Amino acid sequence: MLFHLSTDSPVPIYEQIVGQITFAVAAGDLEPGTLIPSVRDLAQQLVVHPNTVARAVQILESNGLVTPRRGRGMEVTAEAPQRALRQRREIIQTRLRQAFREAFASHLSLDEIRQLALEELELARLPLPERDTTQVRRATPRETP
Amino acid sequence: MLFHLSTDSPVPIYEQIVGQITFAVAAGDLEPGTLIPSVRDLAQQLVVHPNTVARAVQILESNGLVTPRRGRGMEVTAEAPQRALRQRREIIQTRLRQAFREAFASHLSLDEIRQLALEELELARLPLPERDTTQVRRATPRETP
Amino acid sequence: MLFHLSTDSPVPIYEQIVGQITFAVAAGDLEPGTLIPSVRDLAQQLVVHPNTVARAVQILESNGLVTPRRGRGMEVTAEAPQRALRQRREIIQTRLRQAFREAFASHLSLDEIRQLALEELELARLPLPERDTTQVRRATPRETP
Amino acid sequence: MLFHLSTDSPVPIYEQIVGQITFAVAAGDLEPGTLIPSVRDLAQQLVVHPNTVARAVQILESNGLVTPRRGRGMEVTAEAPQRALRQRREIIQTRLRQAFREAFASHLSLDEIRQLALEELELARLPLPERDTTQVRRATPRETP
DNA sequence: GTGGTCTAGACCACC
DNA sequence: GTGGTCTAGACCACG
Repeated sequence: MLFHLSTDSPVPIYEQIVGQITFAVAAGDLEPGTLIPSVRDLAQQLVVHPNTVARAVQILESNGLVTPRRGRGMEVTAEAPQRALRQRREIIQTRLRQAFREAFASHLSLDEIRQLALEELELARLPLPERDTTQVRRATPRETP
Repeated sequence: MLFHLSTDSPVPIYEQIVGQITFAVAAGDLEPGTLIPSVRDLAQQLVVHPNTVARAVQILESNGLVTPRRGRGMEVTAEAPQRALRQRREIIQTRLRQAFREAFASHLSLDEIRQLALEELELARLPLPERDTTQVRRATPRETP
Repeated sequence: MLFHLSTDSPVPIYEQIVGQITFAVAAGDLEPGTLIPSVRDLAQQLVVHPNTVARAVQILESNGLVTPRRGRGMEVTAEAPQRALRQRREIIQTRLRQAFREAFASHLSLDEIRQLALEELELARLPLPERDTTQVRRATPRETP
Repeated sequence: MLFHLSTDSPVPIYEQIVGQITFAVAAGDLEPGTLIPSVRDLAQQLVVHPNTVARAVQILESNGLVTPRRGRGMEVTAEAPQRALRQRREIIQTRLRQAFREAFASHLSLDEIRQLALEELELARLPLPERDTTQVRRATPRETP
């Protein structure tokens, strides 16, 4: 499970953490019944304050993706995969919608926006820029890519 | 000059003002050599705080779209039209690229992302429809175990 | 002795253990002079951590329901039955009083609260039905403006 | 608008604040369109840290009771009264249900619990114990009780 | 002035 | 060890 945080992104760190874990659940990298890394561990590995991670974890709980197991940690719920898929889609839809709204606000035509989007889609696909990735302990073993 | 400002949009008001004026220049509605209204007048007309307008004008100046004329006000520069066209496009490209990067980070395939984008493009076209969205930080109800 | 422990109940496990044993004493299932199982045995039987059982036993001792007998274990005291009856009642009274205080703080009328209480009493009787509840800290979706 | 916090209650301060404001909206003391007190003001008046109040306000926002008005504060939404009524009811139901569940867990009979509840309801009604109330600025004037 | 984010560190309950 | 709450104070964006 790779976590990738960007400190100079407009989206706050705790939301990035929520997104990363939601995506990991949606992708099947975090299965129901497994424990997500502890707040303190994640904080150390992501080099952020534990409070920031705790905030993300609480949102995940209220999103129904994890549930507290007292004394053990936060466990991925049985309904998590299905919910994560829906939430992942909603997160992306929201981001795309905001971008398109801004495009329309600048009075670009529908065709121009569509063309721009398809161009950017190609560009965003290929070049993975330098990213500070952090390895995190996984529930089930898996080869590093 | 027509302005469409929304106080409850995620994009800040001063950015909306910058965008609207940039668009007007790009569309040829504001030609080089003309004076834009004074900060006070614009603020009164748009019913926003003068500070907000001042901030927008300052950004327009640093973008090279307007330049101060002593005693007369802010004048649209000669290079404004070409710059406005480029800037408008760049802003939108950046936004779209960020959204697509996040989509790829979620391990969706290129095809899925493209489909989502085209769907959202259609939806974003409609003027602020009432839609039931979920954001990252927003919670969904959960059953008691 | 039958135990009904729930790891995902809001009431902590050690309190559940205290409650169950207190009930058993109140009901006459555990008579004065009998020995309760050792911490190790109870922990094994209940599949909980020995520390948790130890904590429960310590509370039972401070409640005067059991007393240590050197080399034999914890013995149910002579006064246990009467105390258990009183304690059980007091605990419940306290909980109910707190809940009612909060209800009054919300400016509901006495009649409304009574009706709510009687409804909930019926519902609480059923064994953990699946209900769609909203808690204070839980969010409800909101439309985009 | 009277706020009443208890620092030695099992329910956390931020939840108490959420409850108090939700109740105020439900009771009509906070009408749609008015601004709730600012985070800093409320914190000062309740003698808690601004972060604690901010947490409560964010929950109120995600509950759809208030919405941010940039630069002005948090405004009570148009749908707030109806939502507050429902949420108030749910908060109280949750608390009562937990209390009753505990009563059943102690194997009291339905009749015994009902009788206990009705007794406690009477007791909780009358004696308002010493409470540290804090006056908070209101939107519309109102005589002190 | 407003709210939002983050770091820092303390203290607690539970297991 | 785990998560949860709270205080403290810094910094930022916005109006």
